[in-house]
Amino acid sequence: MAERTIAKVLSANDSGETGAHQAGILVPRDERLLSFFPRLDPSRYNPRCHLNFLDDSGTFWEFAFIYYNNSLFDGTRNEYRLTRMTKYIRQANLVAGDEITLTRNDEDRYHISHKRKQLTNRAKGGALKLGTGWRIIEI
DNA sequence: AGCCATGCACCG
DNA sequence: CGGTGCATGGCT
Repeated sequence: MAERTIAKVLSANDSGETGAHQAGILVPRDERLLSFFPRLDPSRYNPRCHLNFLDDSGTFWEFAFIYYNNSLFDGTRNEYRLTRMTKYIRQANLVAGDEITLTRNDEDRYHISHKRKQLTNRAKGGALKLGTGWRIIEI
């Protein structure tokens, strides 16, 4: 299998600028994105797995990929999240608009890096329209 | 659907 | 006891 890369532009909540302490970014239920991550069993309640990401400086960061799926049981939640990223985001000094890039090797090794915000997506009124932020670099 | 927000458990 | 992450509610 070829190497795969996905990327997400961080929202204010993702970077922690909103004061949130949920420390997790949302992963849309898109097959291209979900297939990047390990498969989580939908028949389980809030299944998760932890992933070790290597950054450009050779440091390992353990993130958690969680499927909050209580809507399949007794609740209303149905979304995937990548959590436990606060330390990485801090050491990299990331803010909303910056982009993180996630890569997976043939050997299921994960790598993370980041780019500074690009100035191209400013909407009128000064508000920043970020959309979902996710994109797929390579399949 | 995606982002914002938060009470509480846990842990240093 | 303050910071962190979980789980989930709320708002747009």
